[in-house]
Amino acid sequence: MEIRLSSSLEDYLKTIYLIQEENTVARVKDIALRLGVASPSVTGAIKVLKKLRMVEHNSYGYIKLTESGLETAKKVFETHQSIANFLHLVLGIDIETAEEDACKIEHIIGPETTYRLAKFLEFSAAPSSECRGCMARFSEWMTTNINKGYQKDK
Amino acid sequence: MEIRLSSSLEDYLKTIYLIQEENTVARVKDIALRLGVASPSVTGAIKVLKKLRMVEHNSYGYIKLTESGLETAKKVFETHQSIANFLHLVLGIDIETAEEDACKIEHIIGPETTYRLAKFLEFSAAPSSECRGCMARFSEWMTTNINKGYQKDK
DNA sequence: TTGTATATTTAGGGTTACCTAATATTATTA
DNA sequence: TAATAATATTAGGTAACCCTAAATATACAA
Repeated sequence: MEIRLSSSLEDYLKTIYLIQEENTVARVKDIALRLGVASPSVTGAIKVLKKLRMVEHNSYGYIKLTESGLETAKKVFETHQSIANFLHLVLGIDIETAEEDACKIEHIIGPETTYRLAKFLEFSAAPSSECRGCMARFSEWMTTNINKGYQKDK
Repeated sequence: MEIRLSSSLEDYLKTIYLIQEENTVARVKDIALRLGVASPSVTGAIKVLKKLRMVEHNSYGYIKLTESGLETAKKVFETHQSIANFLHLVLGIDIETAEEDACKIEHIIGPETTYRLAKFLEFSAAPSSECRGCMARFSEWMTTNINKGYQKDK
C-alpha cells in the first residue's frame, strides 16, 4: 500500500523531518524558509499531506509527522545521503553541488538503485577493500585530467 | 546564452534526435508514440521549441532540429548514456531499470556531475585500470550479499 | 487588557504539461 | 477526382505547484 508522492511533497516531509531531528517544533514559517517557498505554499502542501495521513496538524498549530510520514521522510533522507556521499566522496564533486544534485535525484531513483548505490559506497569505503586504493587513484587521475575537459564556470 | 529547458522539453528534443538518427523524418505521431503522450501535447511542445529556435516546423509538416536544438539534444542523450552505463555496468542494475532511471536523472544533473561521471566510467573501464578488478569484486560481492538486503518485488 | 507584531490561512492568479473532443488539413485509394 | 482514412491542430479543461495580497488568528508587551 505504497503511495507514490510527488517530489514536492517528499521535500516537505524531508524538511519537517530535519526540523524535528533538531528537537525543534515544525512551523509553517520554518518549512517555508528552508524550502525557499512562500507560506501559503506550505499551508497547501500540509493540507494534502494531512489528507494522506502523513502529518498531523490543527489550524494555526504545529506540524508533526505521523508514523507513516516519518517512515517516508527517513527513506527520502537516507537516499539523499547515499547520493550526496557518492557524488562527493567518489566523484569528488564539491559538497554544495553534490547536495543540490542529491536533492533532485533523491525523488527519482527507485529502491533498487538506492540500495545498490549504498552498497557500492559500503564496499568502496570498507577498510579492507582494495577499492579504496582504486578510488584514491581515480581522485588523483581526475585532478591531473580536470583541465582538459569540463571547466566550472560562474 | 544557455537556455534552461524543462525536463519535458528536453525529452521532446531527445526523441526528435533519436528519430532523426534512424534516418527517419520526425512527425507528431511518432514523437507522441515514443513519449507516450497524446498528439496535442506534441503540437504544443513543438510550438514552444519553435519559439526557442530549437526546431523548424511548418504546420502539418515534418519536424527538424535546428543546430541549437541538435546540440542540446545530443548533450541530453550523452548524459543519458553516461548515467545508464554507470547504473548498469557499475552498479549492476538491469538494463531496463537503468534506462528508466537515466531518463529522469539526465534532466537534473549539472554539467560537472555529468563530466565526472563520464570520467569515472572511463577510468574504471580502462584496460590498464586496476579498477577493473575492483569492479569485478564489487559485482561478486553484490551477488553474494544481494539477498540480505533489498529484494526486487513486483 | 488592549494594541501591535507575527504567523497562518484564504482568495485569486499564473505557468507547465498533460488530457479529450472537435475541427482542419493532407494523403490514399477506389 | 471524390470519398475516406490518417494525421495535425485548435479549443477547452484539469491538476500540481508555485506566487502575491488580503483577511484572520495568535502571541507578546506596554
